[in-house]
Amino acid sequence: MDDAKEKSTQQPVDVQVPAAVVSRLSLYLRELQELVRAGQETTNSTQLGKKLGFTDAQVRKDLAYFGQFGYPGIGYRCEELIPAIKRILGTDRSWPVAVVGLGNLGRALLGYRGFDEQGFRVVAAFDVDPDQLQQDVDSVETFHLDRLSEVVKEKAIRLGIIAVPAAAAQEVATKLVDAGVDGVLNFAPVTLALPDHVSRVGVDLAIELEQLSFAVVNRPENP
Amino acid sequence: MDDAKEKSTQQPVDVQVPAAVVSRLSLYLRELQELVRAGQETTNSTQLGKKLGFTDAQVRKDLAYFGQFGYPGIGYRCEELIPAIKRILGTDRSWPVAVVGLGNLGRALLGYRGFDEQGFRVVAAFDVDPDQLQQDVDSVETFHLDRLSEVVKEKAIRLGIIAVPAAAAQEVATKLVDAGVDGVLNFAPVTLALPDHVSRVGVDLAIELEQLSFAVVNRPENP
DNA sequence: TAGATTGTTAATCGATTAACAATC
DNA sequence: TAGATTGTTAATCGATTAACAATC
Repeated sequence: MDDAKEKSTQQPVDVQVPAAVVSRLSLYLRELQELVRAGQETTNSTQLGKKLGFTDAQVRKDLAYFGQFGYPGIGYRCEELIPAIKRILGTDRSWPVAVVGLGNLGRALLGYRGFDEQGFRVVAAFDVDPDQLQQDVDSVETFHLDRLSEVVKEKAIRLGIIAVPAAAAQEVATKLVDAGVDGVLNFAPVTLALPDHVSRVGVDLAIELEQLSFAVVNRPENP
Repeated sequence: MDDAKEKSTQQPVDVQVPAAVVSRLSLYLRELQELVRAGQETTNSTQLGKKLGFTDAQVRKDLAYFGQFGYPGIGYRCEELIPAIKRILGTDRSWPVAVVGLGNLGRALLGYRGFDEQGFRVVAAFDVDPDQLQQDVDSVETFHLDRLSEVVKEKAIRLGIIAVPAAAAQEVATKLVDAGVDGVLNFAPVTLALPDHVSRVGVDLAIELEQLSFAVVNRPENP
């Protein structure tokens, strides 16, 4: 407001940012990365909004929470906005991540290429079944759950992914938190009770399908 | 309003229900199912809200979109509310579902127990790689993508899950829609361009971790 | 009956959209 | 310069919360 030339505000934000804004930020990042792959150098709020189904005003407002990234008359330079959003999301670094649970889903996550591309490195996987711990999976080292705390500390892991059956999820979550993890991504279909200082994101695969089924059943015309 | 004794309003809703309400509905359902497993017969808006981090008023308001399910002075009877919510979500039936993509994630989805438990049956899986089509996977029949339309019709599939690489996702989505599918659950990290009448839910695993990383980095005290 | 808890209305809060001066 | 598009303020819209009469 004083120094209009100052671009981007770096690091954590003081005003409380709505979760909806943060999730759109990730979508903007994804689109920008695709635009770069398509060879586009600049974009603007109208184009970005159209691709994602948002208004241009919303795109500009969302970005304005974090600083000034655009150029009036031009739009946004992809190669500038991408690192800016990464910095905001905290993915301008590479986060070491632990996966707990070596069932089908856990194994799929160990092999998921998208994580590395976006700043996450699965560096350890845990299970309680010795049969699952015979060798590395997708070149990720595997450990017995008993060694969680030790390995989390050694590898400076701050994020944990829970891919165990529902019945085990709370116990695993508690162990992750006791081990010092700051955030958990939970794929088990249960609500975790955890201290407030731990960040949580939940993905319930069946719930995603339920949302789809509701949308299909409640479509304008067509019960 | 006239007939106060009339419980539940059955079938599709006339007023446009916010997406946030629908996703909370799924959470209520999940909690209710857990309460039943724990032997609890009734619950109330305060208990439900506390477990999920919502106010009691919100729980009541959400349910009130769809009818009257509770008993003043008592609360909600789990065994009554569960089927009521299922009817609203459209999961009072079993939906045949197709999974496209037999990579790690697709295979994990074929084996996912949670789907059946919530009213979804994966009845066909597709890929373009003949090596992946040698035999059934988790007792789900596999087909070449070329046979998508044929199989979708034959098995009356209305929901499709996209678990292919980003580069193939749009093409697969279009094929699903052409085959007559009404909704798609997309795990590929791309925004799909599809006709408006097709319902969409997107899950981007890297984005989920980004949301977590943002939360961790922007926690009150601790940059 | 007294106590508990609903469904619903009104009040508050927050998020989205529209509009436009600033500016590249 | 004229045209395009930003950042931001004000107006609108929608969702959440508080409060309470109705009622089990």
